[in-house]
Amino acid sequence: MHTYTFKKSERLCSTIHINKLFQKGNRVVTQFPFRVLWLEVNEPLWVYPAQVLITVSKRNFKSGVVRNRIKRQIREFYRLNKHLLYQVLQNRNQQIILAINYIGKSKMNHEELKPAVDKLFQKCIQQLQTPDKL
RNA sequence: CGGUAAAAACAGCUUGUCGCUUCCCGCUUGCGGGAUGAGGAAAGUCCGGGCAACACAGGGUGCCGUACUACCUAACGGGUAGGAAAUCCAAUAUAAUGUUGGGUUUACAGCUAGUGCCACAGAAAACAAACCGCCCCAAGCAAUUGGGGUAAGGGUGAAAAGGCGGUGUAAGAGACCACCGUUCUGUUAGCAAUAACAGAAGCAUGGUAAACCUUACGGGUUGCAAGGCCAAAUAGGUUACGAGGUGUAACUUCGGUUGCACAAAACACUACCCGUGUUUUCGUAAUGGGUAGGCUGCUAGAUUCCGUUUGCGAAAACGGAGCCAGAUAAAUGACAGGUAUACCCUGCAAGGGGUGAAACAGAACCCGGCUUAUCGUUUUUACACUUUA
RNA sequence: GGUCUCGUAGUUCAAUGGAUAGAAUAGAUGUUUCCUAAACAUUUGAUACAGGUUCGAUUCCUGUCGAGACUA
Repeated sequence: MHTYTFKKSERLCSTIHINKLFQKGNRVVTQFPFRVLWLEVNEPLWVYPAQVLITVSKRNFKSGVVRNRIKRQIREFYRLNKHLLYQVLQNRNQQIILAINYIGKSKMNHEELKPAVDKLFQKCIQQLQTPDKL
């Protein structure tokens, strides 16, 4: 049975890690309307093997209410699907930090987003299993 | 019945599954159980206050803000009531201005304290002046020319020196008169703004203070990223105590000692001047800044709801009941179903079927206002119109 | 979160409250050239939005909207 919790230790809050992610992170997975940037880190003491950051651009959505709603939707999808990612990471003994960026230009329903999310996680897991060529 | 305007209230409810924030309880210490969780504007940050730190001898000048009156309030540039003005509608009267009733709006102190500005046009844009005119006198056959009076009419302009009618006159003119307007004085009413009445002044008192300014009143500065605490390492820092700078003269054991005179700079009150206070350099002792992180400030309050009383009202007093967010890369959600309203289709109607929250929008120290955004629903008041009796 | 500043042609800047809102550059058209560039001539194009004060507003006042700066 998978756990569907989403605690604070699963969220990316450290300023140092965020700066590192956006300066050095070069592993990108794109599946419309999402774009995922991730970076491998060496933090073996973490309880969970990943920390996540969700962003929605202010340029595309001026209203703060709409931005918050999209972020909550994404967080819900991540919460329900993260066990797929955790299995792979725990098998390989890796820790990563990742940023999920919403690059769509308009609001979307739950049903419209669902196939995109499924594909996104498949792509992510594929890229995780292929070794870093750089 | 519908329409317009203003004001007020609401702006979903509910079931299940999985999550998030804070608090409480339990233990197997990261899980289980329970409670709790966003608005009328949380927004803009436009005003005002609480709270906090620093500063709190004083005087003058300056700066900023406000501006009919009374009241409400912790306070306000907010609100309530009243007055005045402007404008619209209706009725009514007139030569014209008006009067009465109702609606809406008003940054409504003072250009009669002083200074400035009023383009173009126009004779003249403010201690007056005269282009076309009007009238008188003189010259001339006449056209016209010269001198004087005048400001009614024309013309210019956004604005032309009270309005209209009469008397008067060579023509005219508040030169004089009636009515209206304006200003001043007095009486009465009113807490007051002001109003009514009476009298006086012929009125050179054009407009502009959202031009400088004057008058009256108010304003210490900075904002919770304020401020306080914790903690490993190390120096410029901070605090306390002690000595003290420059010039000159005398004495001298040439190390200094004594007398006299004088500061300068920086900082604070403070934007400037006066004034006041502190510091400057050295030694000793104590303490330990900032950065990154955590804790605190942090939510019980000019509090919410109900009732009674007082007041035209804003509001106040009293009594009862209640506790109601506290995040920090920032919780308050997602999915599935039901449903009042609303919307769409159909129907003469009753009804039937479908969609099924969809407006503006998300607390960040806390309150009182203002402003702006807003799908709709309900209530009240006012106005005009239509229909029926 | 808090404190401030600024909005004028496509762009960079002007304009004391006075009317056709100016200059450079960019764009368009023409002349010149075998063609282009340069040069010359002509022309298009703007006061962020909404109210108010004033005879008259880019300018003064108020409110919105947008952009930017500072602050740990």
